[in-house]
Amino acid sequence: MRDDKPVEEAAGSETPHDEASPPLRRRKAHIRESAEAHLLACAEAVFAERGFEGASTAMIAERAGVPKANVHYYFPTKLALYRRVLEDLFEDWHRAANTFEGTDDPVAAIGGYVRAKMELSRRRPLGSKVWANEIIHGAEHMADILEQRVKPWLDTRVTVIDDWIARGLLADVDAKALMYMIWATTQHYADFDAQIRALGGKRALSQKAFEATTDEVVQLVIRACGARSPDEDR
Amino acid sequence: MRDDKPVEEAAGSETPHDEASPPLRRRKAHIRESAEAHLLACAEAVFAERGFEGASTAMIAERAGVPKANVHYYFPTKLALYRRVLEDLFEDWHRAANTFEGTDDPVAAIGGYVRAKMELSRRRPLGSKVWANEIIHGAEHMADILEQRVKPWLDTRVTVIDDWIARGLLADVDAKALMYMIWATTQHYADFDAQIRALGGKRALSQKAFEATTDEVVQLVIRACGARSPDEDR
DNA sequence: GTCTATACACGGATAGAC
DNA sequence: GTCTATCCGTGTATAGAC
Repeated sequence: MRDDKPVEEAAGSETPHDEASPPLRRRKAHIRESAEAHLLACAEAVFAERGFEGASTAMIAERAGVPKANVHYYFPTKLALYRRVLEDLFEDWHRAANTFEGTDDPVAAIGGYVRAKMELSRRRPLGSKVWANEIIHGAEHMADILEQRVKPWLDTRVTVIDDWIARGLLADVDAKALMYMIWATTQHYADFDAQIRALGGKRALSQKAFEATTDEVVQLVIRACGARSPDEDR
Repeated sequence: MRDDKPVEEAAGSETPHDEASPPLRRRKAHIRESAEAHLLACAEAVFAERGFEGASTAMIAERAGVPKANVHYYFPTKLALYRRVLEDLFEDWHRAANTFEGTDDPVAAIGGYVRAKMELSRRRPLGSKVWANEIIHGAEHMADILEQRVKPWLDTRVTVIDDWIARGLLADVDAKALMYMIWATTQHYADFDAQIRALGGKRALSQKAFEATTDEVVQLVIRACGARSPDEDR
């Protein structure tokens, strides 16, 4: 019933019994881990479709194929479950954010970041919706994540961008306005996919079409900030 | 208590009475009109803060300063009220959309449209949130608006943009990708204001700062599509 | 047109058997 | 760890007095 990670049992018994029993501690820990992961995935989908208030624990339980009480066994409250989904999402966001580091070429860095964000929108659109929904409604359940994790990261990116501008590698843009444009545009393809489908004549979901769109977005952003590679002549 | 439109009474009596009574029909019609407008404004705020499912008729009634039952007197169901809010929002969106027409200069047309959308984000951020929330959750309550009103408008804009590209006034961009970038970026300042405030150090709400941001966004978009005025030399 | 009181369903959370 | 049954608050919507 659970299509999660394969079981990693038979890892050697830790609690020596006379019975040839499997390692109980580990087995129990794995059950919890696997059940939590499964519930988190189902919760993400329901929160994306209906929002925090609109989602009910009954819906999440039904999608997970377990009774309602099991949800409360693994996560004490609906809010705790929601919070875990948000933390999970931040980790994924943070991995994509790291593609921004590691190069001093603004075209490569910004273009790569846009691609990573587009890929995230394609791979995990439900998560993007949960995130967007939370911010639209005030972000009270992720204020600490924004303040302690996202803000420091953004501040370093602003420094890097301002440096590129000072060295003539970028047009004189407002760094934050640029970052917001990248976020808004890339996440639009996940969050507003219902509108895109309604306006685009049903397509925009095929892999090929999405890759073409990604290229378009990269070009738009690169042109928007007037990026030029460091080794290019002026 | 109601801070809506001023009463337009004393418009001449229609039902001749011996009493010097005011025109009853008109007076009643005005009461309804005014009460509906007031409820719509309060509903927009609550829907923006909590989403459709999260909003309760009790909250809307409380904000409007009326008993819960009055809400159901003017709007039969919560969904009917929500639907009216969405229709109202579309009308406002449509007015801003019209700034795109009327000129053949892509810099003026696109720049003006971006300004109009930014102004809409500043003037009615709650409405933008309701709209975004609805689309994120599947847009089932506004599928007809998207299909019959937004899509035809977008299609004509795509034609105009493609024509500009053919005449060398714009870089070879995907017209829809450009429009989505404009929508996403401008609406970001309304929908994600909680995040912007969390990341920007409290500001970004003053009138001056918003105008500066608007100029930045206009410049970013104009550069993104490589717009050139028709009378400019190459 | 406005209000109080209420019907009735659903939601989150818990108790306690297995 | 899993399940059934249930408590209790809240939500939408309505009845009916004023």
